Amino acid sequence: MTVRIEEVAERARVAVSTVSRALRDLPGVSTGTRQRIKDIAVEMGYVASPSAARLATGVTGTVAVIVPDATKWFFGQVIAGAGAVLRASGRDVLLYELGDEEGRLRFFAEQRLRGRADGVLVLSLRLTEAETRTLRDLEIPVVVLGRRSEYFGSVFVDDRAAARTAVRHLLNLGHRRIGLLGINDDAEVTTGSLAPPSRVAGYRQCLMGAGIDEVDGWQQFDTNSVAGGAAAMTRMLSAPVLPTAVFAASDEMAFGALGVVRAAGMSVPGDISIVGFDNHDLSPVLGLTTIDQDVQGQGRAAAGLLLEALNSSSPTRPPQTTRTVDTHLVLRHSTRPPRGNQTHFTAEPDKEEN
Amino acid sequence: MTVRIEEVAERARVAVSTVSRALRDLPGVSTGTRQRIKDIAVEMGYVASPSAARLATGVTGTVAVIVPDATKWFFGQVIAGAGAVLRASGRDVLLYELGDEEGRLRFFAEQRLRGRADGVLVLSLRLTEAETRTLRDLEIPVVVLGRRSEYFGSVFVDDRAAARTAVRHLLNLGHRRIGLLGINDDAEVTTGSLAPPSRVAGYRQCLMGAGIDEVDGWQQFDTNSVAGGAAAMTRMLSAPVLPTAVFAASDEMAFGALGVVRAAGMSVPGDISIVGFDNHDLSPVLGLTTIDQDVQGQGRAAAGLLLEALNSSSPTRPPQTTRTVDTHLVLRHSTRPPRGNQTHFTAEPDKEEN
DNA sequence: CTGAAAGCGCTTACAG
DNA sequence: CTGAAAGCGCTTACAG
Repeated sequence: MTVRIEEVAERARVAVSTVSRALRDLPGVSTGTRQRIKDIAVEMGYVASPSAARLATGVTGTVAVIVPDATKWFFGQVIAGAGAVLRASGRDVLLYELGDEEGRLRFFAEQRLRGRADGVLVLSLRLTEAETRTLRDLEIPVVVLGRRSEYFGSVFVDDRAAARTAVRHLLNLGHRRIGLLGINDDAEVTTGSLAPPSRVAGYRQCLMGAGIDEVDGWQQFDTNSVAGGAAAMTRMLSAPVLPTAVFAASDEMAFGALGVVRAAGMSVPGDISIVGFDNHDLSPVLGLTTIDQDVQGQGRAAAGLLLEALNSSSPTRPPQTTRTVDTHLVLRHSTRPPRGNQTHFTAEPDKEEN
Repeated sequence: MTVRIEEVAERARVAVSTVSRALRDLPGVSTGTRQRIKDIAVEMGYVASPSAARLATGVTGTVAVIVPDATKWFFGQVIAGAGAVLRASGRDVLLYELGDEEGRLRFFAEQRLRGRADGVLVLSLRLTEAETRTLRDLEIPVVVLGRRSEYFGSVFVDDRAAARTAVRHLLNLGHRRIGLLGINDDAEVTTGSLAPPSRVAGYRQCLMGAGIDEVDGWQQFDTNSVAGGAAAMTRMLSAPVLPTAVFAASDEMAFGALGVVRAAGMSVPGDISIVGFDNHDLSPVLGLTTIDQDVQGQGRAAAGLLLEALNSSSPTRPPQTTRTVDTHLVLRHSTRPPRGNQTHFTAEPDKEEN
């Protein structure tokens, strides 16, 4: 069996309370005794029982990370970013992958977090009223990533502004027929992934600002995935008139769109320009022009916010702080002025060609 | 504060032991009493304290998953696959991301797992002697994914046979000048990612079987990443004679190679055929011919093995079972017979063209 | 600086 | 079927 604090105490000829204090570097132990106890502890291979310590103190040293689906690039990045910060603080991370709608319901119904974590990081979930209440009732700090929250701390990106930047880039290249590959809320709400309607709003706002009317067939929505992007782009290709450029609400959708356009015998950016959103690891390989949104940085920021709340003396009221992460356009080779239109160019129009 | 079992007992006018038994569906409680207690418990919102239960029983209901880096596609898949199975069994998953070499050392040094998990899943780590001992000393079931283990349960793929399949595909197309993009062990040992030398062995074995001599510049090793694949391919492109086909030990390396070949003005598969290994989510988009190795399935299998050990009555001796997952070649558009060589073809040589 | 003892909230023999 | 009590292994006032 494993060695208990009592055995260490016996061997060191002190009380267990002294061992406890010595090992945790609490004041009130003479330097000599402390060192002797430490030596004996490592010699005996003593490690305090987490369960017992938790029961006695009420703190778990654990942070729960709730994520819809660990296979998505976005969540992997966040988990890594947040995990690094959490680990550095000596905390454990408990990973809850919600999976499907049923898993999500069960998770919130059974109050799985109760007594298992000191804080919660919620990734890209659009929380229902009931879910929000469940989390609040935990009375531990909660930080939400991906959207502003009125109840919890939150870390997010200005999706609308970023989308405007992407679309304005297309406008500046001379495009007037610009399609949208949006994330389908209805489909995603099941897995709980957060669909940023703000990106759609940014797109619309930007077009409106340029005096361009929206065209129905040019706005296609689907799941946030390669397959979803491919499906949406396929539909768009059967519109009465084709757009000359497309803004995809995620890089994965953009990847799917790229594949479909090429499969249709057209070229990107020759026939259709595509700009994505994420700056996925593979975007450089595919030459995708996109919006970078430092996802790992978002994860780190969220974890930082949570640690602040955890370390602050305020017992249960977490500081509902908000933190914004910057975005920027990354130019690669999937965008170019539309055929026969160089209105906005004074120099070589084709310098972006690849 | 949160409600304790004692309060439920008072309210139900029974002893706490009865509440405990009733709520956990243990025998020895009359149906009426049990139901009454359950009703009262939900009404009061009672949830047993995990810390107290763990201390009393010694079981944590938690499985630790050790992973080098959560941002890698491979690990995301495994986490999801294993997580689904673990969750279905009602267990929590504690995620330990090792990060760099230092993190890895610290993790094993501080015995982080002691008392925190009932079982461990180790993903793609080449464990040192000392690490193996640390894990064994935990005296809980351990399952290793990615390589056969003599101490623990393990789930893996026949890398050598799979590599042979990939290379034979190239040979069958008529290629004789076949390069290798291998994973660099030295670089990866730091993050602990497992480099499968068996894939290299399969490549060599297959060439040898075909009576083809190895050419030095055609075997390039680098980190298992897009960047690594790009770097390795770049070096290969400066060999005295170019290969007509390349086997990449991972899809991510293949992606990097694809980018480099195209950036050099050559075409895939026109000038160089490429076959990868993984069947990454994005491989269909890039049209990469590759070896599928059902990574989620591997994760599920590993979790299954662990659960068997956890549920088996054998107290500490885990069944050191082994489970193999099948692989198969997935044909897409990155491979084709070499220019001017249709030796092995009787029908249309270019049917694979895209 | 050090120790004895209560307490954290469960579970599990043991009696009845 | 039900209850009283010991025990899980720590931490933390409280005395000294």
